Amino acid sequence: MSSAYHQQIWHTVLQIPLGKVASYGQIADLAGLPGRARLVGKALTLYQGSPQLPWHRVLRSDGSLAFCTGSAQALEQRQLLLAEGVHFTGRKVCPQYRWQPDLATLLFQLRY
DNA sequence: ACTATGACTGATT
DNA sequence: TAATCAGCCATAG
Repeated sequence: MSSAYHQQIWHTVLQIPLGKVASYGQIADLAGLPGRARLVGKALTLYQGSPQLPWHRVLRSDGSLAFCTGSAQALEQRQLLLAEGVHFTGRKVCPQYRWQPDLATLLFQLRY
């Protein structure tokens, strides 16, 4: 297994509801790792290919995908999101689909 | 210990 | 809208 950081990130990404998206920085914050958005990307790289992890619901803070437009990864991510009903405006997802976690729910789900 | 490298961000220009 | 910059920090060599 990897470091505890990756476990935290994994767990947090799992909380993103279907049809919603979150940014790398947002995941980092919720995972208790403020300012470490890049670490989230790193963690997702390690777990890429894992069907249990909704990696496609994670994107940049401005709503754009982290991959080069036209790349296989970008196309796949876009397709997965469209399949969940997440719509795009150009290369960005519509802001209405951003995950806005309820604090109480989070505290309940993240308790140990 | 040092350098380079990211699936990043926010502010500035 | 787009480019630049400075922070960010775990990892790898």
